[in-house]
Amino acid sequence: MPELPEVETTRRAIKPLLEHSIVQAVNVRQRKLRWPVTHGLARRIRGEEILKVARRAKYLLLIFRHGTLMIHLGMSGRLRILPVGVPPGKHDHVDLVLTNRRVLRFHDPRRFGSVLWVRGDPLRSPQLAHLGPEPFDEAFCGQMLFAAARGRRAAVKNFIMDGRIVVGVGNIYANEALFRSGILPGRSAGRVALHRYQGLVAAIQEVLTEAIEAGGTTLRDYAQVTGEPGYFEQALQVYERAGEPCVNCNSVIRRKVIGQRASYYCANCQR
DNA sequence: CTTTACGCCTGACGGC
DNA sequence: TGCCGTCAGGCGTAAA
Repeated sequence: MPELPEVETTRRAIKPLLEHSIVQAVNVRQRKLRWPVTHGLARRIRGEEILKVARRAKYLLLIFRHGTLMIHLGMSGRLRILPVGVPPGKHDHVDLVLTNRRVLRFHDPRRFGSVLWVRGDPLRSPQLAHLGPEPFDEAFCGQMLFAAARGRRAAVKNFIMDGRIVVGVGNIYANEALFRSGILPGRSAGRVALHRYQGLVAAIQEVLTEAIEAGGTTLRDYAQVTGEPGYFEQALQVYERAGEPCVNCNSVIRRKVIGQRASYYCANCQR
């Protein structure tokens, strides 16, 4: 499941092969993604150089002179770099053929992802304009989270997964960071003390850093650009570990649905 | 304004 | 063996 570490791992892998290469052709086999693949995409980017491969939140940004291709991996998206001529398989929806004889192939069984062309500044697109800070931005700190949480009754777990508060924290890493910082996921955001938000920020940054270093977490669909899985799954302390013992205190890890999402926690270590 | 529910989509899995 | 219901979940939208 691609969250920020998986998207960042993908960005780092494709960057050296994509930056400064020229798009030779675009093949769209399935237009129906999260948003329809831009009609006339080939016309817009054929012959154009990919100037930069960036990331904002969970969107990969292939920046061209006149606009940006915003790729989102959704729930089951994968990107691979292949030599020209490898026949497409099931769910291989979009290819960008590059003049360096490489193909960037977008594969996404569940089609929650997107390949979206935006003209001009992507940060002003509806997808990115209203997002909160990156988790590694200095603007993201305990003070800021605490201030944003004033008057909020929603669960702290939903609060940190809200992209307007901070981006890139999906279900897996929200559970892990709350465990590491000893906060119950169902606690109201407005009822978490400042010093505990400072600990939570540190825990989010730690868990994301470690996951990026491990190449992400492979649970169901995700794989790195090389096809290799991510190795962070072994480091998960609570996610999908209901019924197993807590790594700290041996209490049984519990599972509870909070805000329609599975949440995992230790009722002894987290308060 | 905040909060909640829902839909998009396929594959895996359990029950019968 | 096969069919069917349920679940997984990012995230935008609509409704409360």
